Amino acid sequence: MITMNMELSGRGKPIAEKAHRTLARSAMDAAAVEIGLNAAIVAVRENEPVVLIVRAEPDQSGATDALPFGPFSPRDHRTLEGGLRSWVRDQTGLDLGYAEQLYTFGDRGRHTEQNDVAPHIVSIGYLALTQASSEHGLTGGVWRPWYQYFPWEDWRRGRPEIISNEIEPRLKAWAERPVNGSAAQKPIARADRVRMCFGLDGAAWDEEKVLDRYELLYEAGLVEEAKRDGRISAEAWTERCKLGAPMQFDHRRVLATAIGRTRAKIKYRPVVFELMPDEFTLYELQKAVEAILGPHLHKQNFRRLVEGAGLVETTGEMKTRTGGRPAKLFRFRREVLLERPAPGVRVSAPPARN
Amino acid sequence: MITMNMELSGRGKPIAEKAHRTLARSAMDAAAVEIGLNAAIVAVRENEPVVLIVRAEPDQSGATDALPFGPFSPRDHRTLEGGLRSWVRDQTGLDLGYAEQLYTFGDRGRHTEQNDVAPHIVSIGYLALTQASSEHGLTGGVWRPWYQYFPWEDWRRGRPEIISNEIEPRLKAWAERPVNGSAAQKPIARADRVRMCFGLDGAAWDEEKVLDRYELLYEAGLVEEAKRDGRISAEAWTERCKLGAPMQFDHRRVLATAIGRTRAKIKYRPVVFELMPDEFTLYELQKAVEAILGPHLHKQNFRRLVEGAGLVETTGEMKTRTGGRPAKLFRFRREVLLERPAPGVRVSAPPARN
DNA sequence: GCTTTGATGCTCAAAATGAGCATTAATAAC
DNA sequence: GTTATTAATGCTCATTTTGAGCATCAAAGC
Repeated sequence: MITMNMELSGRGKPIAEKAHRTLARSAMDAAAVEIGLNAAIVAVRENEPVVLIVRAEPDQSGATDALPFGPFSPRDHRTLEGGLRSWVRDQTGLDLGYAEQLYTFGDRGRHTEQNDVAPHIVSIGYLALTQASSEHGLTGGVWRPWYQYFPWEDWRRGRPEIISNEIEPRLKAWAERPVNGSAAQKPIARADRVRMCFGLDGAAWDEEKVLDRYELLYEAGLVEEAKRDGRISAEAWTERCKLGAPMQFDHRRVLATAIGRTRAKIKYRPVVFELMPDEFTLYELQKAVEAILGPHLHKQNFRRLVEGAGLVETTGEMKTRTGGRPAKLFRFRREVLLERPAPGVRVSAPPARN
Repeated sequence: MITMNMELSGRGKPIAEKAHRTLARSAMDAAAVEIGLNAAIVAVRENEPVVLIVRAEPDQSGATDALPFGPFSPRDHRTLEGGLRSWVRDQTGLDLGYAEQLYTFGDRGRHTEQNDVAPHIVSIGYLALTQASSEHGLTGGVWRPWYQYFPWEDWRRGRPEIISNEIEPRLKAWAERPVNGSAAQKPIARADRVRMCFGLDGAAWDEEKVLDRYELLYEAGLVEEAKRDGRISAEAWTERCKLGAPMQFDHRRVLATAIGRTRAKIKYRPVVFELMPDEFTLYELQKAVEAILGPHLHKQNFRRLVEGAGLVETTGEMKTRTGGRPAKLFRFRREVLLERPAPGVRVSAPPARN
């Protein structure tokens, strides 16, 4: 039997039918590809964005943290998301509510295994948002602050020092270093990428570029996964600092994607409410948004925006132990989904603290 | 050897390590999964958004149109996108420029094959944007207007009649029909979904919901792929109209995703320019945007927006055969990418024609 | 030369934003 | 109990950013 690869690698201008038949052929020929599903399950606990982590045996680099994950088996599950939910339930006892697909990663060599015998793993990342209170049946996994893996993303107390102290000098050094291969082959110069990603030299910080930043650090050999994957030699590594906690496989990459997507989506869809308890004060809502996005918002304007958009309605109750005047309690107005096409918590630019 | 499925389907609270080992095990156990890559390659020709189609043998329903596609073979390609580019080159002779991943579809039964012998195919959809002029080496495939597959998405000449004439009555009938199974099990009532998706009864039309609309029609059994996949009986089908041209496999779903993503992205990233020739007039640019988004924009405001955002610069040349006064020629200002984080062609609400 | 068809320049009112000021109502400190 | 402190809320105001038009300008066609 001709293997798929041999048949298709010929340059002889194969036409669609050929791919057609190949795709439809029996499973015996299947290339060594497995599909891994992983979920970044996000919640907010005490104003801290957290992600559900399962512990596994240390990999070669010693990392033990992983996202809930498992292979996709089409025999057991009709859909990818169904398989994911089942895996998550098994590993953590959690029943997922809101979930969306993030991205499918397939790069060779970014899944720890690099030999030819191991199957190639294509990993499909998902983002799930849940209330932290739903710890009812949490049987496996622990909540970890997501900024533990991405300290440079935590702007809640101003610009993280790790950027100026560690990241900026190392990345600039990397950008200066001559690229092996052609001189100016890169579509965008390294220095420009560094500048735009991390908002250096006057460029603006874009809180959504979480993945771009992680990938840049990986490429520059500044995160442990790069060493593990053999992107950088061991001796070159030892002199480096530790930039955030590493994770197994490509899970930190999935988490980076999840954070970026959450930050983007929170602005144009009412997804914050997936993270909030049923009743909350407007300031609690604001704090949750800030925990995710970073910068501090103008309290009065945030209130005007949220109430004005019809995203919430008061419950009639008050919360009294606020530290000051009692606050009205609100709940999410689900009807809003049937009114506007896409309401979200659009936020203004980061002003000074309020 | 225990098969992956058996090992994992037990409810005995498996922990992460188990999945771990399973994922890392040799390829022999691999579930019958193949990865199909497909690309919606989009261009704009004479103010008409077009997509590159390859013809294949008719499937059971007689559909011959497909997107360029092929299996992903990790042995030949280090990355998914690399595999895709290679496939596209083979099938069409085209070298892809801008490309982004759209979504990974894995539903059983939406890929024509439904028997148990056939491998399960997980298809990863990509969106590519290109200039139509790059037909240099087009060796396979033809450009087809994308609205041919989605006539209800074409609002350039006002609200498409097909919505009132065909879609609205049929979907409303479907929404009325009792759902087999529990009465009100759906998270959102069918009637509400219909209303929000197609902007009926006063709801606003959201041009980005292309996939939602297609999926709704599929679910309601109103597109041919639903019949082919056995979602609806043949006799129930014969009385129906033809809503857009069908495609093979799940390619129309991929294309729907592509259109939705293009429409969304054009608003916050300067991706229109991937579709434009190097030099163009502002009105040509506007026409391209309108061809994609549908509604007509206010010409003066569009100009103010695009120029004000620094997205373009004049070339100094003029285009004279415009039908009226000669128009300045512009080109995309690439530097803008190094200035703002995310400039796009934000457009206003659909006003009356200009 | 006159008309038609767009391309451009500018103006204006309405709506959305960004920042503050002022008041109110609990809790904490005397 | 009084008073200071801490938030929650209600409103105001100056800017910007939109949404819509009016007016002019410059080729091509009669």
